Amino acid sequence: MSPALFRLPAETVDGIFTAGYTDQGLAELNWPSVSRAPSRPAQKPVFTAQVRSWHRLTESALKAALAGRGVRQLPPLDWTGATEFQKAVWRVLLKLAPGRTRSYGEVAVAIGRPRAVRAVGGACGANPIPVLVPCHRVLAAGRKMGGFSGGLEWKRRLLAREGVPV
DNA sequence: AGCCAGTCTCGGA
DNA sequence: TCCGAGACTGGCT
Repeated sequence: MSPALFRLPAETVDGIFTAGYTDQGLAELNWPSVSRAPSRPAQKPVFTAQVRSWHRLTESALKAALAGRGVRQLPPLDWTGATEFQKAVWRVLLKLAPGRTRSYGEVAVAIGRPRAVRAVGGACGANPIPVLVPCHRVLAAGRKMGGFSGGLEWKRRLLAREGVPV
């Protein structure tokens, strides 16, 4: 059994993201759904003080990131279940300041697997915490866009707000 | 075995 | 210069 996931909405100028927490920290961040599903909290779950405090960090970090600013503080991230390779990729991305980009190849070099370029793309696509783990700052060679699991419009928008010419 | 959010090379518009 | 095809890649399911 996977641990319980507590979901909380995070309202932003770009819509309502949904953050999911385990007892280890922030485990996932979901894009605002286009079809604003109202859907019913049959009974409102009770959140621990710890989850509420993590969620405050998530909300302010998200607000900053969406504005193209640096994130001051993140809640602990729960990467349970991810492979070492994926975590290595995501760790590299966390150190990338806003407005700075890397190519998939550069990320591959940074984790010591210079030829694992395609696998880096795969790891980015598997990123459960978009925006805060800035996979949008990874471009294809030649400063081309490459792909984005959240949709290329999001990638363009996020990069534009960080002042990256696209 | 097959699928990629890649990259490189080479050939033709 | 700008593509498309093909070869090659490494991690994941």
